Amino acid sequence: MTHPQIVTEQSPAEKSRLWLRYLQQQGYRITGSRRAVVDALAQAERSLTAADLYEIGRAKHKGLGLVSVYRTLEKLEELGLVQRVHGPGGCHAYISAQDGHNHMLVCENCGRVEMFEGDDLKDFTRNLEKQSGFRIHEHWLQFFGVCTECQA
Amino acid sequence: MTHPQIVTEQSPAEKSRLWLRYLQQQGYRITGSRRAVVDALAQAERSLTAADLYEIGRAKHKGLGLVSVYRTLEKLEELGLVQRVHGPGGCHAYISAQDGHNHMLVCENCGRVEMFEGDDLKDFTRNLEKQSGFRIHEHWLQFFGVCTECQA
DNA sequence: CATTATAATGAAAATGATTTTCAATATCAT
DNA sequence: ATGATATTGAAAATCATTTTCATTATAATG
Ligand SMILES: [Mn+2]
Ligand SMILES: [Mn+2]
Ligand SMILES: [Zn+2]
Ligand SMILES: [Zn+2]
Repeated sequence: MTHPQIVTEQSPAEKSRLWLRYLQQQGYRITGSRRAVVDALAQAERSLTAADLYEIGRAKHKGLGLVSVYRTLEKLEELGLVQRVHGPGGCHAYISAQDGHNHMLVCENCGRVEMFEGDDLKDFTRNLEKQSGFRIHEHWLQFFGVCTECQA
Repeated sequence: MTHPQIVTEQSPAEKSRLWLRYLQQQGYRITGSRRAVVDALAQAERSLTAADLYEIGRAKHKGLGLVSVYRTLEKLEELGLVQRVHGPGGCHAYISAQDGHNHMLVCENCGRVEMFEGDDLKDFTRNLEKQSGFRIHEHWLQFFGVCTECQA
């Protein structure tokens, strides 16, 4: 448990392209509204709410409706491309998901998110199962603090 | 990181009494509505939403209003007597809080919560701070699974 | 115990976020 | 280009939570 590894990202452009292709492969159509929401999420380094995305997306796609933001988020979440960020300050923001299991370090001030892995909770989980009788399926490990930019 | 310790609770009756006294000490009055909500929370071994508490509380205090449930939850949370339970299934349920820092093991099926401590994330946190540049204030470690009763 | 100041109450209205409905439009396979 | 239909945004509906407000209950005081 002493070796966190911060996960690095693809470029936003790459990410947008892959997501849109994936949406299409799943039988969804590529539209201006979806492109606007996908682009905003792919470029974001901080978590965004539906309202945030509405505002940002409107810059690219003039007529974007808030409804489409919700509908796009729903699909992206289903496909595992974005995930909700839960925290003491709220649970309604989304960020691009990583492949596989990993965890978040969240800035309490600006919402910036770093993903990391490298926790090693196998033994701890096994012991907790033994002590509690629970069958454990999943865990969350999250850290909250203030990012470098917000410290300045 | 291999020694979780499940935290044991006071009796529900004891808990109710202490909470009500504490409310009074803080200048709040003890009323039927508050007693109903406090009793329900103190007896619960699973997390409860405002709607749950409204239903349960109504059994004790016929005229209980949903508004008072919300108002009581607000105060209990302020005083650190209850805390919100966040999980993949939702973030609007409350459970009695423990003194000091600890973590939750949540049943995905019935909402039962066990508290534990004994994680040791000091080194991990320090390393994560070094790698990320964040100043870390807080962490969440939660496990989700199925409790013994729900396995049967 | 009776009086009293006021904290707390519940009903109803207001709010705010999300979802549903629906007629019009855009996408994409042909 | 055409046509089937998935997607759209506006408006309405829904749902949880909060606010308002006139009434009631609490607890301190005499
Ligand atoms: Mn992990
Ligand atoms: Mn801890
Ligand atoms: Zn920040
Ligand atoms: Zn259970």
